Amino acid sequence: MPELPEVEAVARALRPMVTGRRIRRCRVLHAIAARPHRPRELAAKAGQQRILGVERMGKYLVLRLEKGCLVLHFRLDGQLVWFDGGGEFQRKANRGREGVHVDVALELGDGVLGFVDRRHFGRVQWWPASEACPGLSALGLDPLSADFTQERFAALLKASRRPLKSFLLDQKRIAGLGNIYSAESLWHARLDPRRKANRVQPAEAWRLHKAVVKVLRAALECCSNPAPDFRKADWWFQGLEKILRVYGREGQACRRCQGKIARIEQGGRSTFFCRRCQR
DNA sequence: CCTGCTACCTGATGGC
DNA sequence: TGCCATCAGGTAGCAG
Repeated sequence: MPELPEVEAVARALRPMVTGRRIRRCRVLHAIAARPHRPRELAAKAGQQRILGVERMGKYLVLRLEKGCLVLHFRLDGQLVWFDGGGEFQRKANRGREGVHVDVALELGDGVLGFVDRRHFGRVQWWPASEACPGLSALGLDPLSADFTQERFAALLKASRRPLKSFLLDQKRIAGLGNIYSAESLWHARLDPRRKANRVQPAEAWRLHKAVVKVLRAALECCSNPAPDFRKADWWFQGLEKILRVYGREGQACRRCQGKIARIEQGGRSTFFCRRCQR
């Protein structure tokens, strides 16, 4: 599910809903969501704590608490659902096929924030500080921050022999791109995803840098309008298809040159690109 | 250190 | 209709 733009839109929508509120109780309904931590530990550390702030780091969502922080990662399918009060939660949460599958519930007094992931890839963990979380401390540059300069991007490219697609997916270098927006960025930059990062010429590096920023900003704009509505159990981002130029378009005509969009496998995942204009 | 592969889970979809 | 294979917006862990 979510890459940087989706998580950023979630952070912005969630911030006014929970900042300053106290977690009355944290219930771990599916222990796997807390792994490798113990569910009781998560419940104990998160319970009775006030939420001081909400931020995004890479694809992670971080809730700053009075002591430590809650670190959420949605992986492929995770999401948040809001229940108005305990009654609605009782009626809807974990009621079999009809209900909403909730893994972790944060009870906030007049509402319950549910972390939802049927597939159980997503995680909710408590850490004494964000630097203590291995995934967070290893994150590279945030591509929407001022730190993401052409110079630093060029230096990262030069230091890697990996194919561009794998390079862009590596969260230790640039944090936040996933399978969709890496493919989209390469399309906009007219670069073949199989090219080695350190063989990219300066003008091409410049194009890719611009493309990454442009793609993420456009997606964030789309994800923010309309803003996520956690109150609907099946809310999801609308209209993303219309901003996608290449992802998921195998066999269709390239929107730039009419070439046929190809799908290949890289690192066990699908990459979509145009063999004709991406070189 | 760097890179590439697999496991981890569940559900939806499409072909036979 | 059922059954099987394939695919899904991610990352940790491990081997070479």
